[in-house]
Amino acid sequence: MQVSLPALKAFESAARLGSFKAAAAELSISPTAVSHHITNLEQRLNVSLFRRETRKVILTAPGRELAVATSQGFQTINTALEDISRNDKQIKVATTSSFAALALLPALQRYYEQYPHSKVNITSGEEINTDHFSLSVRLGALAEQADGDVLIRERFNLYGNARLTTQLDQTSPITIYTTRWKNSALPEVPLQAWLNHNDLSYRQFEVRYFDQELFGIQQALLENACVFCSTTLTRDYVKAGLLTESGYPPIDSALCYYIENKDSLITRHNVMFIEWLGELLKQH
Amino acid sequence: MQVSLPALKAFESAARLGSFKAAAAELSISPTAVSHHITNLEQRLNVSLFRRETRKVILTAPGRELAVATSQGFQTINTALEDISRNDKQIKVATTSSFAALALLPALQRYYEQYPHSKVNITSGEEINTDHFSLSVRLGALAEQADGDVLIRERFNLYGNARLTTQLDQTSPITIYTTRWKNSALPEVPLQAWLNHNDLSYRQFEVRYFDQELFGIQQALLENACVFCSTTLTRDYVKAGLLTESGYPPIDSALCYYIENKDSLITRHNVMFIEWLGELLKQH
DNA sequence: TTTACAGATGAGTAAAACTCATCTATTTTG
DNA sequence: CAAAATAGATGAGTTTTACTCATCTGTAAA
Repeated sequence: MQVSLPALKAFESAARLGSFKAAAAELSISPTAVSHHITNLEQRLNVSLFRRETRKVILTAPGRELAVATSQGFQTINTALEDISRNDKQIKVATTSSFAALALLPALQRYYEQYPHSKVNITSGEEINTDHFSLSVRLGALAEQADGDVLIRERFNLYGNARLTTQLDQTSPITIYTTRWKNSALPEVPLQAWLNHNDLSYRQFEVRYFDQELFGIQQALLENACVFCSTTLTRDYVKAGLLTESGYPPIDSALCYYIENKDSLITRHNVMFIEWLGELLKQH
Repeated sequence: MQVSLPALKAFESAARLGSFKAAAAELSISPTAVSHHITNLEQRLNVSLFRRETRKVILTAPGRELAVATSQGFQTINTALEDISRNDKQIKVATTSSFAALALLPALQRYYEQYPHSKVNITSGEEINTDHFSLSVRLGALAEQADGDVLIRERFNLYGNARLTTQLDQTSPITIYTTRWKNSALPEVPLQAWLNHNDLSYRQFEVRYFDQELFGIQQALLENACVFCSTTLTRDYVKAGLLTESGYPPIDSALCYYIENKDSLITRHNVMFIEWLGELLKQH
């Protein structure tokens, strides 16, 4: 069926509006072009699609049939195009509560300063994202991720307020908050390794667990207690003087933040955002 | 959303076939053209639609979304185009049993001689036709039809075999078959007027009724009786010597054959057929 | 290693889509 | 009732788009 699609579009518009002139206006072309298109269609299909009356055109029976189909067909396509376009205009990020609250949201102000016309929509929560257009920033096993997807390898250290962290060698037990993931497939927080590395012992501490890093960090702030957690998440608090990093060096973990579905989402805005995020996390 | 429709078509094909090369073959264009189209689409939409891997392309998430929509949309349009095309290739005529059996079907052989590549499909019956593409040849009130739709005004006369029609003035009653329409809105067969006009009286005849002219004509043939009916329907039988027209002149009726939905069905084949039908019926 | 293959890229060409000027047949208006 | 206005048709000429060809790249199979 060799009919030209622009001709079908012209027909669809003319059929819907009941006028070649109106269709021409809608399509930003001349009424002559519409007339040519429809004549062309009629010749190729070998049917008259409109009955011409003075100052108006009326669909014939085959015309009506085709009008219904083109109208529906182009509508379907157009809806998808608009959906893609709409989703492209705003950046959607799905991530964990901890990363959102402690890394992403506090930095977002700077992103808007750099790209004032962007709209970023951040969703946190563990539920798997079904939206085709969301970037998923997730915490996972470093070994399982493709190199290109990894944003940053996670390092851990002990944090507290100034007074507490200088008293680590005290005899009285100190409370340490840390994280035990709900998802057991995830590599553990390297508290044991960190203690071993620094010749420390569990016995000096009372270790308490949350299933999200955010909670431990907040609890430590509230109680002036310690928290063993990611350097990424504490950076802003350390800068603000609310937390102090222990005198011991941080330890590498088997964890990383990565972008789950990177290559399915290459829009210009997403690429920009991913780049910015990479830069943000590298600033150590 | 200013994307080119040929580009969308190329995308649809490539998405469905999973290959630019295959899409190119399907569309009878070069693979280069497909590549250009898709690059163009991706730039305008600002999303990557395919992930390129060696020797194959894989849809991204937005690509999949668009593919579903384009596939469905073009399918809808294409189905309608094919339907129109298919219906255009054959001429469909819906008419009464009488007209089909006595006028149309016997003459069809000559139509095929004139237009050997035509396919004519004739449906008879009283049920109203729902097919958008059928020509309806119907018997109706002359006064109610637009001039352009009328094929022929119906005239009536008495028919029988040679012996019977010469004996009309006999004293013994003669049987006359004629028609009383099921549809009471239709003007009556002008038997009374014909009798009056020729100074004849009902008393000379035994009048019997069928609801279709065809039945009366066939009964007259079988019984060597008379039938008062349309000149259009008897023409072939008269020519063949099976029926003889009475010595009295035919009478005009308020009936006509007309084409019900003429201007909704202007395909080239239909136009040809309508013209031929007009000529056929004019030959008196 | 060579060959083959799918697609990318850029420049030039062929083919549409489109516009303009002109014309027709109404319909509206002064 | 004539003049103007309107929607569309038509044909010639122009612009834009779609397309091809030649060339190139990266990868997989021979």
